[in-house]
Amino acid sequence: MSKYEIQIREIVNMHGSITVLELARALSVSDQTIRRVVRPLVERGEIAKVHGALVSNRSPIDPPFMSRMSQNKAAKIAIARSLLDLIKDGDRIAIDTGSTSAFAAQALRERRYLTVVTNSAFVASTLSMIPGNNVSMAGTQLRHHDGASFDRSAFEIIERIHVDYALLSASLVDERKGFLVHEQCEVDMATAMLENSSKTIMAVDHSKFLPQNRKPSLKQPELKPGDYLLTDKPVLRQFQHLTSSLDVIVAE
Amino acid sequence: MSKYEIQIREIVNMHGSITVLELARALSVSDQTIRRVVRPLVERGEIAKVHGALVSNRSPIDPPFMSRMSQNKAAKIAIARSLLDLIKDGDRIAIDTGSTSAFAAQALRERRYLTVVTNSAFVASTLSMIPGNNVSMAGTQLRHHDGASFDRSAFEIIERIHVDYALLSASLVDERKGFLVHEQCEVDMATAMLENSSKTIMAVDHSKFLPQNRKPSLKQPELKPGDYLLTDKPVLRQFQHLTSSLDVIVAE
DNA sequence: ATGTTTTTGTTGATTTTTGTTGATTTCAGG
DNA sequence: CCTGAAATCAACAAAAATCAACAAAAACAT
Repeated sequence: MSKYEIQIREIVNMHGSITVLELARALSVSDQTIRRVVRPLVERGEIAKVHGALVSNRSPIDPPFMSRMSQNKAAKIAIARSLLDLIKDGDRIAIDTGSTSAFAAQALRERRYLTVVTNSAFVASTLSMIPGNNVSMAGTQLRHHDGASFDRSAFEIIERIHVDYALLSASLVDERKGFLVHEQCEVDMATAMLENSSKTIMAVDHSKFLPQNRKPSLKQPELKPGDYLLTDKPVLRQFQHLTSSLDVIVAE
Repeated sequence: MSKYEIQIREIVNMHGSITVLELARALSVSDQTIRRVVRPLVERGEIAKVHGALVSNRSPIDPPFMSRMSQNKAAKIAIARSLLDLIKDGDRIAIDTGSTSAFAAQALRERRYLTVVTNSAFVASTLSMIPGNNVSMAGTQLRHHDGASFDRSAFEIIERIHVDYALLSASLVDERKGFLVHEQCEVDMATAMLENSSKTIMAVDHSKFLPQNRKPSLKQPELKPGDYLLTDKPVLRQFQHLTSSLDVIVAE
């Protein structure tokens, strides 16, 4: 078994079909290496191969949430790990939805005796298994695209539990408008979490500072002075006015 | 046991796959040290190693919390797969907690347009990612040992949603007393699910028919004639009186 | 403080994997 | 059926990863 195997399976399943050369470029290795690694995979029937391309033999279920999980994975993992410097055993924390929060939840499994409240079923499920944690799932009906809830009961529960930290995220950081997301319900949830926490941690990887094709337009609530910004590269000049009152933590 | 062990396991599982050198840099020790620490981990099967990288051995079909307690994995997977013969696209189903249900949820990712209601955060999270599904998480506060909820709101939600099937499980099948579990809240939940479903599916692998060291004592609600019993080996003579009115399905 | 044990880093030999080259095969279109 | 372009394969040299052994450093008990 080669070290590229997992990645190859992932990429092939995600694309449905991809040429050997594209795959080679994606992993920055030669096409010959791809062929070599792929041969046993094909023999075991884990992926199929035709002249010219590799094709996935799996039903195309790729949940969109999972594909977002694998974008900028390294950056998100770095951010998640440096969150551990902030959150200590016994802390109380509210966590929002999103792939960054999903990685954060994974990292927080190292902590014990956390009080967690979240509207993400994934986060709730991940952290509820840890002995000593006290996890509350806010909300009932789950959105299919990320397994999060934004119904009335979700807000009621968030507003009932006061925590030390609110871990929030954003889809895009705009030079002028600040932290943006796509949907109003996400803003509402972020506002509720922010208002019921002592400090807020905004976690955004560096790709959120770059222009995107699908532009969000709704503004996240204003952060308080002394709140944290957690990112993986130094904040560029043109964004610094957004972060001047914040405690900026750069994970490497 | 080395002091790096926990960190290494964490990092490897989080990345899925990582080179020895990257890991060495992350912990700022030499590559040789990593190799040394990793060797026993690999021997114990806690992580896997290939030339060039360490890879997490957690397969995606493994419900995460079952890493140690998933006995009879093969049987549970077989049961989960044969559940697919019963549950069709568009069906409505209530699912209880437990390792069998966790595997069932994994299998049900193949189905679309399911209406799911469950008190298990893991099941909810797994199935909510599938496009077209409508998943409701019943309950707020989650038990740490299995990420399930048994609070009042959990019952309210179960009782509000009527479904085609209730998927239940048990800890032990007793020759005289029938299907048993450890806790009253589990019985209550099973009762609520059973009462709000057209048919009930009781899923128990063959090990549940054998004597156990930690004996449960609480009786699951009576199944209705025509309900299903899903198991992985033919029901022995002495248990057949329990299943005479049921539709027994044996997965192989 | 001293000696012992354990852990860690370094070196060089050995093994495995990777990239390159050129020959061979497959595919699409006339 | 033939032909040219692209894809694949085989083999060898280069690069990277691994291993074993020893010395240095750290942790430990006395």
